[in-house]
Amino acid sequence: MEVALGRSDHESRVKEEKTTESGGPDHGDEDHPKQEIDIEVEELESAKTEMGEAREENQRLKQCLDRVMKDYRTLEMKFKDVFQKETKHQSATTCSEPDDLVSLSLGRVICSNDNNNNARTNDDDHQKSKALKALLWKDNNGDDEEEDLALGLACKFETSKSGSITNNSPNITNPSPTNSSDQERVNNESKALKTSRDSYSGEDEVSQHNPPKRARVCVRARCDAPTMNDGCQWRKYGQKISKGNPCPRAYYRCTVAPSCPVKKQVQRCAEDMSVLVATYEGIHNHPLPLSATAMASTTSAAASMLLSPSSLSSSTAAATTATTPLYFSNNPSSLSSSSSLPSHPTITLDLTTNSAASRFFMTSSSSSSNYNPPPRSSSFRSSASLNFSSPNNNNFLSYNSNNRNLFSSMNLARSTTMDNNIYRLPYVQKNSVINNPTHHHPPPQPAALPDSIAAATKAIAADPKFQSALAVALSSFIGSTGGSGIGSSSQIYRVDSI
DNA sequence: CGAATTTGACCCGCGC
DNA sequence: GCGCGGGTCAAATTCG
Repeated sequence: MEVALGRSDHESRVKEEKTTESGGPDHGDEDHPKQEIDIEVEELESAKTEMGEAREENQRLKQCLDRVMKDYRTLEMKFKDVFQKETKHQSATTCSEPDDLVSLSLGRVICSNDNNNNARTNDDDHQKSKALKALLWKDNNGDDEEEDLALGLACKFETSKSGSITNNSPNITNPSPTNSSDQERVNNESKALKTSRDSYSGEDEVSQHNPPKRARVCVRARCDAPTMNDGCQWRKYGQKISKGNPCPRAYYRCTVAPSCPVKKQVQRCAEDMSVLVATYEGIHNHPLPLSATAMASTTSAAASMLLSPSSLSSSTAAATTATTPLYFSNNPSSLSSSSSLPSHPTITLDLTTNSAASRFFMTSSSSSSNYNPPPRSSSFRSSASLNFSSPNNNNFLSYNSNNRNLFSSMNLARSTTMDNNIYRLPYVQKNSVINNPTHHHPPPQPAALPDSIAAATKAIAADPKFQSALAVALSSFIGSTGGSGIGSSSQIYRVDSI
């Protein structure tokens, strides 16, 4: 909206210029050199051209805005609809899930009625409303029985083709303008900067009910540079020597927008100085450069997921569909050293192993113990190599994978080993290629890979939503360095419409 | 000269 | 209540 208005202002300015310029020669200045008149005519022409371009752009922006508004309305209606359904089911069913059934879905929740029933616990209404909000991550084209592709892109303004606006700004996250928490947030906007920094507005509602929990995403990567370039702008605001690690921990704050609540901590691993551990906290409340969307997606998805208990507990649905090699750990020994604060649920993305699929670990509580990743499983597919220390020293991830392997790593990574407290999230392909909702037993080996890849190829060809999601995912990988980019988006882009 | 970084002081939560 | 440790602030310093 502002952009469009800005354009209008610009247009009127151009018009003013035009009138003054066209009036120039008419003032009867007969000594005016002919050349100057020619120059003015040229300027007039260029102004006209500029005005035309501005008009076109304005039109385009208006269309874009219309589309966004349309999507918003659709989502809003869907939200209400699902909320009503959910309320009905709540009163009608008393279904419980095992306490030890743990699963999660990055940026996605299945809204199948059956799944909702299965996922339902004794959550209170608040938790349910949060679960329903999580539904908004879904592609709005899907129906309730379907598993949908959801892009956990933070501030995904550039890629609206799928119609899924997943900007993490509070207005989008809490789509109902009549939401009471929104009102509260507006009332609280006059609070001190410190308050606004410490509690991201998008988390306000959550924090009111569950104050101490702030989601974190921990990225471990080999990196020679003092910090890893994730595409965002950061300002260092502190440095500390933390206990148990001789390397200082640096504290950064996102400076892309003045009120952005996102922070990151960067510290070298005590055991291996070549490993850099970056811990992200919060959700960006502003548009991001494309090169930053991958990491931002991680933090956003993690925050959405971890701050919403229902998106964990209710995700029996996710348990039957999760495709990302994602782990949940409640084993204290597997906690990241970076998750130093208690009550900081943390997802750890381990990118330190070359030629291995990205590994994800999630911790629900924390202590000061050192990071201790689960045992390496030789059954991880070696499909994508993600390495922060690129040979060109450009601080970007180098990404080595062809598409075929990328698909595999996104969807077909497998594991046969499991810790006592590491729960493998079953990855299940649509149409029941693989379906193993049991969490305490190793999932069966997936179908023969060539078949799976063929199925993936078919699905990609058939599903435009998937194509657009994949396009964004790939561009995030590739980033702005022309071939090297940030490679952490595989946990966000969900490929399970296959 | 303004912006970014450094660094010591301070605050706060937690465990004993 | 006290000490410890993590996190943040803000004045001083450095950098571009």
